[in-house]
Amino acid sequence: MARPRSFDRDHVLHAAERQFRASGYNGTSVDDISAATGLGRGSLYGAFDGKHGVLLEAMSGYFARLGQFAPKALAGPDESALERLHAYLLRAVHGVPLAPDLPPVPDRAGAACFAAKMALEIGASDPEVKRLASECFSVVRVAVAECVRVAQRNGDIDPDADPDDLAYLLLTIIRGSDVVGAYGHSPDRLTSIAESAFALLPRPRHT
Amino acid sequence: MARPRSFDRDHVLHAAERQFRASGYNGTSVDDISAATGLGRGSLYGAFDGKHGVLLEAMSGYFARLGQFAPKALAGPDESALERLHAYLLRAVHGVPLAPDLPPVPDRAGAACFAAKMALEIGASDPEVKRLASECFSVVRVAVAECVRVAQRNGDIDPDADPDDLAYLLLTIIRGSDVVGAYGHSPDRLTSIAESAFALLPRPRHT
DNA sequence: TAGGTTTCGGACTGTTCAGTAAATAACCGT
DNA sequence: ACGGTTATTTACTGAACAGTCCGAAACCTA
Repeated sequence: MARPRSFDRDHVLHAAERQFRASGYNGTSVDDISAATGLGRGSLYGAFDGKHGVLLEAMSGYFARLGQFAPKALAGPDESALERLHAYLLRAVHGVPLAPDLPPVPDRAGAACFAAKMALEIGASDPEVKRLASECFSVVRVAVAECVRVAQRNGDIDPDADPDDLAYLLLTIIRGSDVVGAYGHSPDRLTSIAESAFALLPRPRHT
Repeated sequence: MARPRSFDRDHVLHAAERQFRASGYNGTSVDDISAATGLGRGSLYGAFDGKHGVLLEAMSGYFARLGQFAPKALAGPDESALERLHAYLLRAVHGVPLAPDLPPVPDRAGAACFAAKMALEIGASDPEVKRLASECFSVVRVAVAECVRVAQRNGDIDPDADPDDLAYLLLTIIRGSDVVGAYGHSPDRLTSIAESAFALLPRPRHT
């Protein structure tokens, strides 16, 4: 019996995410969000409880997307586990996939992990952001570790290697490529980094 | 024949760097800098041309420190090149050394690469910051690559490996540890990541 | 079509911001 | 000790900020 909202919640959150990515948290004003989303200030406060609420919900949405994408991309038959790891690594160093209904960002910097970027900027003083970022990292790390275990089971990775250690290392490389790749290095260089990392994975010693 | 300044320029820049690290660029006001450094607003504008000038000079100072430290830590006799690489990697994942005359930051997050942090926050819209960050990365990368070459010459690293590729990969790991390590992971985990990376370095195949 | 409910959008408020300007203080050569 | 020069401090300005509020509009049920 009441007026329904006239905007799509996810669409608004995606637009806000784009804005936060482009200008950082403290660098975007509520007016910027308003302009990017098309919503008035009142609507923003009513639906998301202000700037900080928009950020938290945008990050939650990002986490949800990541939690869907990473395990799916890494799951599959044992035989192709190593190949999936290879493909995931190559894709990840070139940036996280953004929301499908918005135009993709042109440069690598804009495709950096949203959670990492927000955590680095305000995580020190914002426990909720910090926690959300940790969860984003965990979901990737766990999925990678599981894929490593499968590859080990299939004899493609040295069974003596600790899959969790490897997953931490790979996650670190992926996050590092957000920083290194964003400023001054070409996509080819990122590909090269990913290939180097993949080539160094410990293979089983064929006796 | 004029009044000399009553503050130490480097000391002020270090204090400002600490503040920028803690709150980000857009998150620190000129009053924050003023409080952190003890200087009044007028002095800040007279000596550094305002907030942005303070940032640029602080980053330049950081770059200078890094440009001194990294090559020195990685230079030495051929026999111990691999060991130096090992030590540098272990140290780097635990954070960059801060200025010696200021108390060290307690947590890993505060010890993240200053250039990387600023570049991620405002580099997209600030070419000077972007360039300074690139230079910070380059100076480390070049020093690491040189050390890899020396280790290859000494027969400790596979001579077929591309030293520049390896240096890019190691730099990416170091930068990634700024992000991964800062939020939710223990120093032991960082050590473990560094050890894993070091263990995976391509050794010469002993025929 | 009328009433009740919720959303929408812009105007408004008090605060904080970066940057400026002017008055004051410190120094040094003479 | 004095005058010229520079550093320092403080008060000020206009703009931008986050957040609130209220009139108007849109919708559903009846």
